[in-house]
Amino acid sequence: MKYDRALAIEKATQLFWKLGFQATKMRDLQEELDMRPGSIYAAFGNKEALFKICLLNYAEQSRLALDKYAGLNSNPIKAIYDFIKNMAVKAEEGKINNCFLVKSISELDGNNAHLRQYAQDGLKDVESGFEALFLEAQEKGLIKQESNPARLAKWMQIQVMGLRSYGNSQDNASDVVIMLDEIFNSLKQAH
Amino acid sequence: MKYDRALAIEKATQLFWKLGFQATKMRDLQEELDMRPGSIYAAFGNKEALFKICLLNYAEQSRLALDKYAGLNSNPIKAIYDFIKNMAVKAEEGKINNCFLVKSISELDGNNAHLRQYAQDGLKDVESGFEALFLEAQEKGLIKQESNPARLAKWMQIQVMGLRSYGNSQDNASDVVIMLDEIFNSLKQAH
DNA sequence: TTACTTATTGAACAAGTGTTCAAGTTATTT
DNA sequence: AAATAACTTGAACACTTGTTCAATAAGTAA
Repeated sequence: MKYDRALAIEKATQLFWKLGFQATKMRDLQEELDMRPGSIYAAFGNKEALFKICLLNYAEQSRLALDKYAGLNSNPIKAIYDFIKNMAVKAEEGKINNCFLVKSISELDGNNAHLRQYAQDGLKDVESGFEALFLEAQEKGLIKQESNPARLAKWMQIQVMGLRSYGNSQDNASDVVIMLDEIFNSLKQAH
Repeated sequence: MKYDRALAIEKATQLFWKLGFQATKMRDLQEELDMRPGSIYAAFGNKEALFKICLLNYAEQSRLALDKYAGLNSNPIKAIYDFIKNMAVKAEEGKINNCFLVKSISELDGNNAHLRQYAQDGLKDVESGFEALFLEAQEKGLIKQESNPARLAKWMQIQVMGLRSYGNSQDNASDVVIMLDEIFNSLKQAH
């Protein structure tokens, strides 16, 4: 029976995400996807190509999710908050994990500039989404005119990366979730 | 001639830091340290033991640096700022890199809980240093009485991790350095 | 110098790695 | 049913990896 491509990508992503690109062995993938080496190579090319597919798919899903929350909320700041709360700073089995893109960039930093670029582009894409929403918020009078949407978007990325990185480093998820709210409070106060 | 242990650890750390634990091969280390496999194994045990030594050494150096800046500044907030500016959010060859401990935790997340713990402990140690300095700042009336030094220390770690992670993800070092100052400004304003 | 300890060398090894491909199986078309 | 195409299988291969160890060299003490 032919394999389920979407499911295979999903499972491969989970494994790459958890173990990293280099620590994930083809034999791990064979077991997880329940596919033999020949099938995997016929379907995806090779390990690096499969990883790239996972990276692009993850980035696309993230961007789609942001747009979803934007559509669900008339308040753009609330849209960003919901997106982050549900997609980014969220405990999985009591632990907050890093963004797959950020983790990949970190790992591939000194090794594979090629793969790294895809992850970088994905992050920039989400940042652009933030910027558009902050601009919309400004037009709606929700943040000050003197604030800079592009800069706020960068700041927001920094906050999310910080929270997730910290949550990943320590095992205290609840503190991090609280601090996310504090950060959003400071956003409303200062801008 | 006997090898220079401190220098070897320094060089190994740089390589591990740049490439990560798994991507750094023993043969890379042999070349970088200019030592043959037998010598490295006689001196450090094995790859994992050497990595652990690098991790602990890096953590110790970080903590010593924080104490150094604490001794140099009568203002504890300034001490933290100088430490971060000089040790953490600093462009190396135009690029801001991740903390060695944070990068290692991220990489070893799903693989090696044993090594991971050493990196985690090192981070907690720096956080404790921040907390002590924030407490001192509070006693000196530099931050509000209602502020919580322990929480501020966590927040500070989040900010540093966010800035470095973002600086590492994008290649724009100058923006990040500016945002560090903005973050310290917001600290003075709100607390 | 001689004897002894300590450190270095580099070829070799066993296990693990990503990947291939001829043979077999399942699906689709004629 | 027969022929063709599409997909799957798993043993095998070439290469890389961390690590070992007998032989050698360098340093130290008598």
